[in-house]
Amino acid sequence: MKQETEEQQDFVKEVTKMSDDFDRWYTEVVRKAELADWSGVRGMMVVRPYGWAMWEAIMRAFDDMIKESGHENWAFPLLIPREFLMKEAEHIEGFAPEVAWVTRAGGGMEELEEPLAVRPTSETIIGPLIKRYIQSHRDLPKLTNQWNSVVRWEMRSRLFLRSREFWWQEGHTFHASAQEAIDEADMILGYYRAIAEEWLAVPVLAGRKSPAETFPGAVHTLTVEGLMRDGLALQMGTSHYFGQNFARAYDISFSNKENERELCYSTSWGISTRLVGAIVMAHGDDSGLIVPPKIAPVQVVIVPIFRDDESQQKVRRFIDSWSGELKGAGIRHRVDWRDERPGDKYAHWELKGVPLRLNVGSRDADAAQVEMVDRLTRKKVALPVAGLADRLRSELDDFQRRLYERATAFQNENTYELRTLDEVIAHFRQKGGFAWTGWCGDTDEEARIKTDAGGVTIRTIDESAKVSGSCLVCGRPAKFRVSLAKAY
RNA sequence: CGGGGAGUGGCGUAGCUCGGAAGCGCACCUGGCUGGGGGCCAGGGGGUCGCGGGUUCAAAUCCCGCCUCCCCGACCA
Repeated sequence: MKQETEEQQDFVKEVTKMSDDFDRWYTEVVRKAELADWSGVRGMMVVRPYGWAMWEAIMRAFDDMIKESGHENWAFPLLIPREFLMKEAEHIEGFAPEVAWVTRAGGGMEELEEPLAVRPTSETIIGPLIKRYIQSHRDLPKLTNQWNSVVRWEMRSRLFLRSREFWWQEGHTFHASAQEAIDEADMILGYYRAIAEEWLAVPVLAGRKSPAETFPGAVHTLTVEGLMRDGLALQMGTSHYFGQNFARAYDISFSNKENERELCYSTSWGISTRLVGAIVMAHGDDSGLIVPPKIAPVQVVIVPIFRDDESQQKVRRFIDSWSGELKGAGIRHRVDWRDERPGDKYAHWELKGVPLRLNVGSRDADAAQVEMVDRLTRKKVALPVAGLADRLRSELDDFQRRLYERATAFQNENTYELRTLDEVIAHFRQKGGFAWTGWCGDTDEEARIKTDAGGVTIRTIDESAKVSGSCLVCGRPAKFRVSLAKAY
């Protein structure tokens, strides 16, 4: 079988090249691969079935993880009374600019005596409600989660990455001790890392946020950050430890074993439909999407090739003879019987990032084989139909691994060690990626980085690292080893 | 929210300066030839020109207001 050359691989012609204009490429891929659209209501998106199916795969994976460790799903109200929202001072200060309010309701559009906030996140409604269910240390920990959407009145939107409504999970947990809550936040961060690396095939930096990037109301925020193919970092999940901040604001307390009243320690954590955008930006190429098999709505697409009714029947019978085996093996596959040319179908499914394609024609039926093409290399390989399901299973596992290795290589190639602010400025003027450096821990120095280096921020503090060297801004001994990047 | 640009069949656009019967490409429908990387021929359907108001005998075109989208900034999962 003929080997494809680099030039011949430029098959999908309807997408702007990534290298020409990444933002444009991203928007075109999201829309043409039928992931999502704008809705006509400013900043509000329509997630289409192909995009939602990816989110569903993420939901299933994460839901299994948290159920396994004893979390339960709840449904809390969409609207939050003003009075509740206002109780945690730092929290409301952080969120006030982006909260949407319901001030009128009913047939006569009567003004409400108490405006209701559309939840931007649910700490302030879950707090006052959950306290009813917490009396004693025996009621703890209370491990809640909800799958919902929230509204944040963003000024500038991008499909999946920043829209005024987005879908996510928000976990909220309440504990009898600080250590237990801290451990919870750590454990969830581990889950997020697993979702990113094992499911989305995106390697991440995991660490703590600097004070400037900490969630409003949190004691500390943990994050996983991935690198997109344009060199910008993307926050892919955050897990917050609140200490007793929210418990104090909402009087969420319990009687301990000594029958003393004590405030709970709490956490919250979330991942969102933004992760679908991460898949696009971390793996995509000039032909469109490349979807990791574990997330892919369609893992294997079968393109039948025929010229008349007779050959169509022949190919159909051939495919029918083994496609049931794929179903039995749990391989998500689809046969594309649309009345289109094979070339159209190839381009269509490449744009949609389906990992494996089987071209099946009359010749293949005669030889009891299929032609397999993978989305990463586009190499064509003939596979016998005997044992096909097992072979595809292992090909998909292999694809998942190769995709992760490719992303890891990209991250490694784009990770640097820098010592001074001048180096940082010079570096980010030319390139993107992650830059490791030392930081003294002062917020003034952190602000200097952002202003002087054009939006470069501290993405993570590596708490496990041995710290040496000096602060990139002031030159005093560094207290933290931090990663810097420009981020979405 | 500031600065810039744009809204014309599903998508991309011409026409607007200088008012006078809405055109093109793709997509779609029908038929035929085709079919292993986007093929060809013939015929056909579809548009309140973003919305509202104004000027005019006459508005896609000129004027006013609004809405939406795109690009650049400050804020963000």
